[in-house]
Amino acid sequence: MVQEETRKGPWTEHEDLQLMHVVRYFGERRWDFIAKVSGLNRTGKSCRLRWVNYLHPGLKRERMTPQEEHLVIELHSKWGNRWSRIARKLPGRTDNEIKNYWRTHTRKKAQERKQAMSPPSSPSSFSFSSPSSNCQSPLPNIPVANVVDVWQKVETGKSKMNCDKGSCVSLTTRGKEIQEESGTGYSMEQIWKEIDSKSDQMASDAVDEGCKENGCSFFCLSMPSPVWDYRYDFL
DNA sequence: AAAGATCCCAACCGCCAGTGA
DNA sequence: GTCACTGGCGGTTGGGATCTT
Repeated sequence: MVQEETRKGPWTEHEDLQLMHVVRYFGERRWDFIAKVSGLNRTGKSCRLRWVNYLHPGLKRERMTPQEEHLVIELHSKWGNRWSRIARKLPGRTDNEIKNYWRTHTRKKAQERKQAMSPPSSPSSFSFSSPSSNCQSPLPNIPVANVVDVWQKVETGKSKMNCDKGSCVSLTTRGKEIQEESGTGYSMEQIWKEIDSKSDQMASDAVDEGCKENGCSFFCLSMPSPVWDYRYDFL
């Protein structure tokens, strides 16, 4: 099979819509699979990054508040460059965003320190610009044949989906981290219990919503509930 | 108004850990 | 045990936007 060269660089609006549509059906997992199904000719990594840093509906678009800035500084002094860890404490902010913020922040600080050697300078101030684009409702414009083809491979075990409990790894490791971070003793048993109840509910919601909107039984019947979504809920 | 400097952010890269075969 | 694959993370960079001179 002749493979087109993988696309790189800035995402187009069309690509965004396509990715949003696919992620909506398949959940935020198996990025390699999502990349194939979507027909975007991007890597799974690239898709994940785009989703996590830009398309995720929970993202905040406005500039950082002074409270958030303060929290970043505080957590960084505690944890260092553990950006993803810091980001989890700031709902709606991504590790990339915080990383970028910190770079600017430290650079400014360094400059100020430099200036402080000579004439006195004013306290640090920050400026931000926020991207103007926003999430829009996805269009079902992915070639069905594409999806069916990949999905058949999945079903026949060539590329098995890992949606069962045992393989929701990030969820379990996240649980451990929560324990570490908060010291609340949130046991894995508790976490799984909540996941179970939550995922049951989400499964029925997803089926209802998906079928209503698209009149499609293929996705609705084939897909397990996106339990990993819950990960964001208990952050 | 234009040119240069600086800022900011999206996206890529390389590495590593977890998982399944 | 080990090997290949996948996803997550932190570091880095290219380039557009904004500011300054």
